[in-house]
Order: sequence, then C-alpha cells, then structure tokens
Amino acid sequence: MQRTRFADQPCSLARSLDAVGEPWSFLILRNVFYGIRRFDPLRRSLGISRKVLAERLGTLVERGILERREYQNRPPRSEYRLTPMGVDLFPVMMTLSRWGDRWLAGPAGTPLHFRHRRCGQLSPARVVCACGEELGAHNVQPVRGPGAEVEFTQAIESGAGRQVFEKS
Amino acid sequence: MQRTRFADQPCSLARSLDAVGEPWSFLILRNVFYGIRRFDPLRRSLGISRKVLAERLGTLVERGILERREYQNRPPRSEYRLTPMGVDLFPVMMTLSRWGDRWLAGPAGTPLHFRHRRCGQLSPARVVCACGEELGAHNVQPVRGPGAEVEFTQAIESGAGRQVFEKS
DNA sequence: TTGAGTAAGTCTCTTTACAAGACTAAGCTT
DNA sequence: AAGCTTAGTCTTGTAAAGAGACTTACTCAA
Repeated sequence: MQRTRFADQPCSLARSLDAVGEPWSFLILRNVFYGIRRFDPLRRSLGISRKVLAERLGTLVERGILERREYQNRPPRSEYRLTPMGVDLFPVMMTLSRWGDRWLAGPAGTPLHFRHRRCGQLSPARVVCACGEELGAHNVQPVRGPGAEVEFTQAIESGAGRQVFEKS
Repeated sequence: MQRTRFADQPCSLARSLDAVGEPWSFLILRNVFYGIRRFDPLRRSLGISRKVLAERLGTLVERGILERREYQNRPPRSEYRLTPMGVDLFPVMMTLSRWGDRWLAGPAGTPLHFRHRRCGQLSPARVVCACGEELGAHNVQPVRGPGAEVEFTQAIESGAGRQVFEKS
C-alpha cells in the first residue's frame, strides 16, 4: 500500500504536511532560500541522491512551491526559484528552526541566527496574535471554520475535546 | 540503507525535522493537543495502523516530546501527554496550519480557526521580530551562531549565498 | 463461568519509498 | 577527440509504511 494521503483531510495542518512533509522537502527549500538553486549544487550541499532530489524538485514544482526556470538553452540548464507560495513558507521554517534552537541545540548553541534587516536584532521569531500577545497552546482555542466537516471536528469538540489545551 | 539522519547537521531546522518530521508525527501531536491522548482513540481518529502508531508514540516519548502516563494499573492503561517540549511545538503547528489556510484551503475556506482566548480574535498567527515587525524571507538574513560549523555555512556565505533571499 | 467486549499493543506479510551509485545525454573546453 | 560539467534517469538492495490477524489482561453481563 502507498503512503496515506493527508491532502483530503479538512485540516490545514494535514494538507500542509502533504505538500511539504516528505523527507528532504524542507531541507531543499532551506537551501533554495539560501540561494542554492541548481541541481548539482543542491545535490552536493544536501548529500541527497540524484533520484530523490529530482523527484522532490518535480513535486515541489508541480505543487506550485518552486518554479523551474531555464537560464540558458544550449545546453538546456535550469534553476529552481521560490514562488510566492514557497516564499511564504519561510516564517514556518523560522519557527520550526527556533524550536530546534530551544530544544535540540545542545551545549554548542544555536548554529544559525536570523537577523532582522531593518532593526538588526538577532531576535528569535515569535508567534503572536493580531493584538500582539504571544500565542501558544495555553491561550488558544480551536474553532470550527467555514471549510470544516462535522465528522472531523466532533472528535475535538466532544469527549476528549473538552479537555482541549488543558495544561498537562 | 536506512533513511538519512538529519539530527547531526549543524542546523536547527534539520534537527527539528529529524525529531518530528516523520510521517504522522505532527498529526498525532495535533490530536494530542486536541485532547485525544489514548492509543485507541488516536488510532481511530487518525486512521493510522496500530504498528505505526505504536512506533511513533514510542519515538516521541523517547525524544521527550510526549510523556507516557499510566492512569490505571489493572489492567495497565496509559495515556500520552505533551511535555513542555511538546507544548512548545504548538506555535509551529499554528504557522504551518496558517500556511495551509492561505494556499491550500480552496473555496470551502479555512477548516479550523484558532481563537486567542484573552482577546477573542480569530486572528491568524503572525511571525514577528522582537521589534514587532512581521518577519519573512525578504527582511531576514542568516547569521552564523555559536554552534555553527564552517563547512556547513560556507556554502551559504559564498557564491550562491550572495544572493540569499534575493527576491525571485 | 462462559462469552463478549475493550484497551493497548505485537507480529506477519505485502507494497512502496529511500539510498547509493552506475549510466545517459548534450553541450563545452583544451 | 578526450575529458569535463550539468542535469538528470535507471537499477538494485534495504528500510519503512499499510492492512489486518493475533495476544494479553482485565471488565461486565448473562
């Protein structure tokens, strides 16, 4: 049997994982963010097999996250660039990276900071509400939206769901 | 050969992916966040095979993201709760979910909102700097931190890296 | 006290996906 | 013409996912 598709679930997290959750996808995107946009430099910098890199680049293009551009045609050579959809993944990568900084960095410390160009701070990215307050599991509640499906959310809303986000 | 380990890379994104990037891990954590904490309810709500669920719960416990607690001992029954490390993943899940809302929701709209309890807003989580400004690929620059390894960051800093975060 | 039910797994089998590396194609360089 | 570079495709062996049967240990109803 093939790997379960998450894309059909009425849950944006599941759909996102289906789009970029395969092994390597995030690391490929990381390197494209860092300016490595061509097949061989990507392969060398990642240590990924040619086959898997070709597959991943293909599906990321197919899904509209990367765009393939020919930068010369004799011989045909192409590079991969982020679409707006791909660029919009950067904040996600910053928060995931920030989590790793906090919990997995070890004694050597953070390998890589992100500097905000305008203010110059090496501040950790924070996830906040429009009101400015930091958001976390303790002060957030899931609410059914227009695209919800009843069967899916009822597990959350009934029974076990009553204890949603209760402090553990 | 087994799947490539990302945990040894001097990159918090790679390490994070190694910790929670396997298929199902995020969806299991999502349901635990929603209050579904026991084996069978998790299995039913996810449609995951028993084998894979047992494996994932085991590694998430091993890595300190979930904690297994016996809530009775005759017969022994246990549930899985988030550790502080696990709770801290929630902002990551919100931003990834938010990306899916924006790019993958389709005409039906957002399946699930998150409401900030204090101010009541259904605001999308924003990723911001300490100075309050929103962070994205366009206004952020990677900077080597104390835990960096030269070989790893030189690809970023030289050659291709000169065009880091250039608008595509 | 037998039989059904439940919770939490373990085990087996089949299919799929990943890793490594050989091979290919098209043009460029010396 | 031989060798190099870029961008792949193809082949082969291993590891992991999916489906579902089986196990263990206890509860409850008849």
